Amino acid sequence: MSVRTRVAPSPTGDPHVGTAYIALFSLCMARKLGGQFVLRIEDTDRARSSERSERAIMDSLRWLGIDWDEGPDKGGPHGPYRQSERRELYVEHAGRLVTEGHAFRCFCSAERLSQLRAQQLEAKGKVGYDGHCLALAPAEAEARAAAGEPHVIRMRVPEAGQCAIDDQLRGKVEIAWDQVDMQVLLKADGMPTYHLAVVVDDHLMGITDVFRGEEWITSTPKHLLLYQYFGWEPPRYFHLPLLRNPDKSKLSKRKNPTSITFYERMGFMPEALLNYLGMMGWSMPDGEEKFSLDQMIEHFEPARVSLGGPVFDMEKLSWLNGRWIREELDPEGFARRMQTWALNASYLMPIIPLIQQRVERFSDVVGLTGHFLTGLPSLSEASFAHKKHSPEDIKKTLQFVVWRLDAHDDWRAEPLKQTLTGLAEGMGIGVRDMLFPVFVSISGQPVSTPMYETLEILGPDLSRARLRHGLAALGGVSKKQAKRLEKQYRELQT
RNA sequence: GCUUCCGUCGUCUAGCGGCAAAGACGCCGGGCUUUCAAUCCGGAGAUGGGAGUUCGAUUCUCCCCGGAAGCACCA
Repeated sequence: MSVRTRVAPSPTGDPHVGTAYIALFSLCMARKLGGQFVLRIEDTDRARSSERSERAIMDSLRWLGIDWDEGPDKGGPHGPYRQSERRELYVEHAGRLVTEGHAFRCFCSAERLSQLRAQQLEAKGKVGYDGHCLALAPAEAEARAAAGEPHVIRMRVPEAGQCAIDDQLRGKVEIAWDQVDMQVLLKADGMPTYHLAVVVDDHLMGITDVFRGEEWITSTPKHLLLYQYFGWEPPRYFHLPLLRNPDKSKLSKRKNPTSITFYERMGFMPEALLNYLGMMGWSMPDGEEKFSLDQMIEHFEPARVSLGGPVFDMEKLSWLNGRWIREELDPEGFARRMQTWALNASYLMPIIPLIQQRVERFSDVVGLTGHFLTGLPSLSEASFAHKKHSPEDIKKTLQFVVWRLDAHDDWRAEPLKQTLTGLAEGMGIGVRDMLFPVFVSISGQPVSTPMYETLEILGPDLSRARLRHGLAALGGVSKKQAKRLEKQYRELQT
């Protein structure tokens, strides 16, 4: 049977570099062995999934040059490729497990469950479902379900013994069954959880090789067990190391730009970003660091994957990008790339209304719009000098803005305005004063284009990166300071 | 807390029982250049610790330590 791989992002935010990372390795595996690569959208979390995000993910992957053989946009023989459209499949399969005795209906309330969890945490024991509804007679459970009582379906799990996972990169990994929870498979809203959906879809879509982050390794027993219950052959698993922040924690937007669109906006070439992701945990046999997707495919071997979690280093990415720009672009190509990057109508149009009123000559434009075309403005402590406020106050304000915006998802002007004016109100200061360090951090100057619209155009990651950069220019916030400020911040929340 | 994974210069990697542990980013010094880059030359910098297997361990085994991840009706 030919090799089939897939990437299965969930459309719950900005397109993540981790998604591209997994996609890259999956794609290389499939292409190397002449198989297919599938894109599947895991949108079973109705509250968090959005169409906008799904589009952004597909656009970003394509921008990077990652193309799929089957997917929601191009169809294929195993569709639909969007989990929300496969609902009946999951219901049907979950039902089958119930009738065969591999799963059971659970009527426990959310309150009981969270209480249980709290108790278990306090007792410092194992945390997990206690099997309360296991005692229910099947007939009674069916009757209650038929009567419309809300419930979930959970899988049964062996009480003793070990589950052996044959990880293709790590070898045999053993996990005791008593460490595995009686996972919910079908939620009360009738949607599957990841664990059910991933198994059903991977099997039905003929996926033979699964690349995913190592965060999944401890839940693999659940998946293997489901394959066994269904009588299916499981795929080969390759658990890749996690991309890391400089402090070694899992790459996160709080600490690092994670959105592919950020790197696009910063002016990285897609080839260079993809190249860089390829050298995270993988290397060419000859040690060459600059390589194209085709070259990576040609030489790809899972055995060359290294397992230490690689720290995402933007400086090295920048160096690599420089090489791509210098070595692969002739002057015409360079000009074209500049155009597709930002010097085009679709990027410029939303900016025009923000500057037209403020311009007397076209030559004024550069000074007014520089911050739409730059990465991080050059800042010093002096940039934040203010006639009324002390540097300490400025720093505090900026930190509060950063925290508030970290928790803010809808990056359109109006919601941003609401959030920030709300913050100013809570802090008891004027919006103008609150925005001062924001203007400086974002544009490098105390005055520039209207802030909320500017933030929207810049996007969340670049905005956050600049605000953090501003904070750093102010001398940074020490642990001690952060603790004190955090307390004040929490007090104004209420 | 429990479980699992991981552990080579600050960072990304090479090594796959046997050459003074190699390359790259970054850093430092120098050459070239009107300047800045690019480029060239040079330098500092690592096998987490301890046992064991072996003639010989970065490499194999065990223990410790450290880091990370998972423990949801999120994926």
